Amino acid sequence: MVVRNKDEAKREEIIRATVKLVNETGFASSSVAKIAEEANVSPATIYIYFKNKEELLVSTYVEIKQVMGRSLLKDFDETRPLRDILRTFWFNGVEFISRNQDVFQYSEQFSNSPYASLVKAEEVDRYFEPLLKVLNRGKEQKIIKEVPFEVLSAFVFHPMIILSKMNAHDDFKMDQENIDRSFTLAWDAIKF
Amino acid sequence: MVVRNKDEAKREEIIRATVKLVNETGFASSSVAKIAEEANVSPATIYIYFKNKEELLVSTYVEIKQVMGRSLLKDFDETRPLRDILRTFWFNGVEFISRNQDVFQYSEQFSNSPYASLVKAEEVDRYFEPLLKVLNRGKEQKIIKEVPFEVLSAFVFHPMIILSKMNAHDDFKMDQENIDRSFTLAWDAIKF
Amino acid sequence: MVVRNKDEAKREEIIRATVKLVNETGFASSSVAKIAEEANVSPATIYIYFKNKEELLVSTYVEIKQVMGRSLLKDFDETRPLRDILRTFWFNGVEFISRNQDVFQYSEQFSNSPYASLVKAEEVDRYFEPLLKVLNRGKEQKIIKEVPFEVLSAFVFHPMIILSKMNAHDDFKMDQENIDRSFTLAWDAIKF
Amino acid sequence: MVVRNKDEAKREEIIRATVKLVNETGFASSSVAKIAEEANVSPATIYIYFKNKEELLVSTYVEIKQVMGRSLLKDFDETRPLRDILRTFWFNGVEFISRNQDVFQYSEQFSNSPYASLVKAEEVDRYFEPLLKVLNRGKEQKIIKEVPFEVLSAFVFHPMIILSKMNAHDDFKMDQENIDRSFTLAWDAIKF
DNA sequence: GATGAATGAGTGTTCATTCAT
DNA sequence: CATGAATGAACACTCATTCAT
Repeated sequence: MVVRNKDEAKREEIIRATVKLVNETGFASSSVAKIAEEANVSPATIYIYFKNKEELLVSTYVEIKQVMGRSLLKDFDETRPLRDILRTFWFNGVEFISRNQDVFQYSEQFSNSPYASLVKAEEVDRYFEPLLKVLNRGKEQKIIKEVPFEVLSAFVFHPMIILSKMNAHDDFKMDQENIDRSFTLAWDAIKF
Repeated sequence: MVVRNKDEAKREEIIRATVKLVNETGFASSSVAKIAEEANVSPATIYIYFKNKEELLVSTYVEIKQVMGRSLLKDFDETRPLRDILRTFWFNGVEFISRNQDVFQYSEQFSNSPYASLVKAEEVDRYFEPLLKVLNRGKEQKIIKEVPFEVLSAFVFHPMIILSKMNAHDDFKMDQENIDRSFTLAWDAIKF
Repeated sequence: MVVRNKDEAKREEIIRATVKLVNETGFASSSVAKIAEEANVSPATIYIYFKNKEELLVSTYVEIKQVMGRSLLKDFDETRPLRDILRTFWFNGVEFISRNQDVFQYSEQFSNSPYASLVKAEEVDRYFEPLLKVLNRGKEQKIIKEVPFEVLSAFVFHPMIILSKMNAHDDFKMDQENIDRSFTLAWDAIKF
Repeated sequence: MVVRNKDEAKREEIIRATVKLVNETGFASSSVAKIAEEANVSPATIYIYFKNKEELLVSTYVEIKQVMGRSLLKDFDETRPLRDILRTFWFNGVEFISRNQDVFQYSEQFSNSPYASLVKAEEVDRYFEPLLKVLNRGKEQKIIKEVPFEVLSAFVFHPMIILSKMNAHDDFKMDQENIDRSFTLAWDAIKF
């Protein structure tokens, strides 16, 4: 195992503590002092790794999005049929969210908070660029409908996210069958 | 003895101030003192109309959802074809959100905050019950796919919401054409 | 039964509420609003009967001391032997305190608070004047020791009070035997 | 402000300020903010040294009782005659109270407040254990009356306290003669 | 690099009191 | 006479952040 240097380990520990605390007690009540305690460091130490609380929260969000991007594009293979690519993406998404509920919930809270405006959309979207490319190709090849990317995204990204969220909250069971069923709807929505 | 002691107008003013402040400066930084100032009352006055901050925020949310429910079901007519009913709903939604961005943004922030768990889902969902009924009828008549309500909702409610949100943030323009285009995707997703 | 006029009844109700609340929740947390609620009147009403909170608390104290004075001097008969007079007083005291713990506790809290200095000692002491007279006569007749009144009081009033207080707190059982025993000590202390 | 380690002196200063303020303006009006000002620290600093106001008040009380216990048992010598031991105790008590009126008044206010119930009796009583032992021996040796400890205490502790209190309030002068006289009454009360 | 003590400014909430009705 | 709405000031307490060590 690669031993990361001491500093990086501590930084990660602070981020882990941030996610845990926000996930458990919410955004508003996650003070720097409590995050520090959860991370077993002094509050002052946090200010060595992050300029201020805002930067801590933003960095945490960006790192989550990075990890999430990598996970959702696992097994990405642009040579396969578009439907298969999207289906893999859909399954990856459901799996990631159900396996990383804390991290995911943090990102949802964050992106609905005023902090969200501090992160430029591109900084986060670029992780999904490969997907964007194949979608565009699909449009050109008349495999999927000729509509703006945002519309496609509203039927391929967000329904998966909302269903996974329900799954995490036990409001709905995303078993194999329901994942498949729901992907069928997504594909029917966008296919030419 | 019909003397209205407490002033309904003042209560509404406090709620208006709450929405405005949350909309402008975010959830976390909307303190009771600031809300009071925006509403031109003393902080103590707020506690005459609401037991505590939590109740203020929850009441505000519930009232918004009420209004929203009424607006989205405007011109609801269960005798019309299902596609028309849903299309009207889709247009109503986009219009409501673009006309009531502040109120809508409040509800989004609220439902992603830990306060959300204080509101029972049914208390909010019941405003949409008529829609639920026609969806069930559509399933029985094989007009739309036989999938759980949650899945339908993920393709009929949420894409509209997310697209309207983008519209509100000027990330995407929901003009007449795009509303129509996107509804087509929604209908293609769920139709049998 | 004599019907007191409405006003006086309300005044008594406010005082009753004050005693109850202070007895149950302490001095500091007994706000005017809570007293008003307990008395089933509006906070504003209290200010009709009492100039301010201070006057309410002081009046309550003085009235308690009045009642207490009357109770402790019940069956007072200056023609009986001094020892019998004091013994009756002692028994009356124990009985009053055990029967009126709330009222008594109020008076103890009050007299150890800074409010106490608002009540002139004489205003309270005068209820015990008959006792003072017989004590003085006892000194002249060489039945009890020739020491200042305050010293006598420290051995005849206060031990009874402190033992009754322990009784009320269940720290000590003031049964018939212990009342008698302890009075014997008091008498031995002061007798010539 | 150059000392950075947790400062015992600062803790003591906060306690001193607490006693002074309570002594001067009473229990109820001694807010954390005022105590902080008197101690020349920020209100927030108090919460570094004490978990909350309650703990500050209780700690202050317990420390006072410690000091008081030590002072009252000064020159305690169990080999001397019981009467002498108690007489020394009596004199020590009067002296301590007259020299430490502020501290003593604090303890009286505290023990008549609802905070009192937060301190277990034993935690405070144990400082007086040696005295308790010699009193028990006195009972066995038929030097003093065979009555419960509480009764003895009501005639040996409390009259001294009440007389000292009067002395502090200038209601009564506890000069050498009066101390001696009053002790005689105490001894007459308990002696066999 | 890491710390814990320190703090001014803020938090949500309650206070005693007033006043129009 | 009696009220409930209204409030500025205060409450206990926590905050994000700094700083000497």
